Amino acid sequence: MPELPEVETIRRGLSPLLKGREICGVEVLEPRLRKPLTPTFASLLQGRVIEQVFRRGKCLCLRLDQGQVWLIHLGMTGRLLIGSSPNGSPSYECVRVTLEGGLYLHYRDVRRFGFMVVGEEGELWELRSLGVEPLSKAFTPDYLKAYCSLSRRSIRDLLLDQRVVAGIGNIYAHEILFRARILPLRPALSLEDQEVERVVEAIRAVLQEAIRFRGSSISDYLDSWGRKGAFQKRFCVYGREGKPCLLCATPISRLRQGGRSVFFCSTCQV
DNA sequence: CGCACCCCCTGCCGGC
DNA sequence: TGCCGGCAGGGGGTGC
Repeated sequence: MPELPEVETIRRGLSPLLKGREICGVEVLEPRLRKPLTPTFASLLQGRVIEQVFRRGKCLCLRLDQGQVWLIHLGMTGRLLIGSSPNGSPSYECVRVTLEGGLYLHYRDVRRFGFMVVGEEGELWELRSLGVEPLSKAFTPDYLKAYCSLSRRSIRDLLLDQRVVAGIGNIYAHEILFRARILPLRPALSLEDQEVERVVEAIRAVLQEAIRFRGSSISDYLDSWGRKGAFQKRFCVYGREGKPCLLCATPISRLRQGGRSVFFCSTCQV
């Protein structure tokens, strides 16, 4: 579920609350996540102080004293909820963390596609394998052109590849390509320089706007206080099959590719 | 290398 | 009303 804007929204909410706080207790209620929690998981966090909350792609990262990072990936249905009482735990709770000052952090995940790992920042494969941050200066048209020029895959699949650009998922890939006026199934190789430049501009603009609207809530996503995002109200193509294009009124098309839906306007996107 | 397909897991929704 | 298939924002693996 959560893509970069949702994880960034969660990060911004949790950061002031978690920074400087000690982890007093960790209870594993359901270790069967996508990567099963190891028997030592709780002891690695116990007694640590959270020094910083940062994000890489869709990964939320808590930097701990003694140099390690607690990496949390929310998968499709993961939520990190803040509470002030050990009761009132959410359903499907997998991990409950007690923090200094009577604060609780609940990880709940219905489908259990999320995972958590603890390790040295420089050694975590989940971080090392990620491509550039799309909102950083390092993400330039030349960077994306280099990948496009040697890839026969569709531009949509390229944008979904976390090794190229970190943080884009199926919703934002579609909104980005609509803004850039490029058909999602165009081979990346076929994009002109000017089109790649439009894609880079659209990535920045769509992700920034989605962060401003606190992410997209379709069915599952909520922030750490249980609040919905609002960007779903601004979708131009995602989930809008048959509805009129907001620019030209052509019904939005939907195809399936590789088991996933592809949405686009056959008039506005070329 | 790219892709079609399968898996992980649960809930929900629409059709019959 | 009830069951069944399809579908869902995540990633990874296999075999062609």
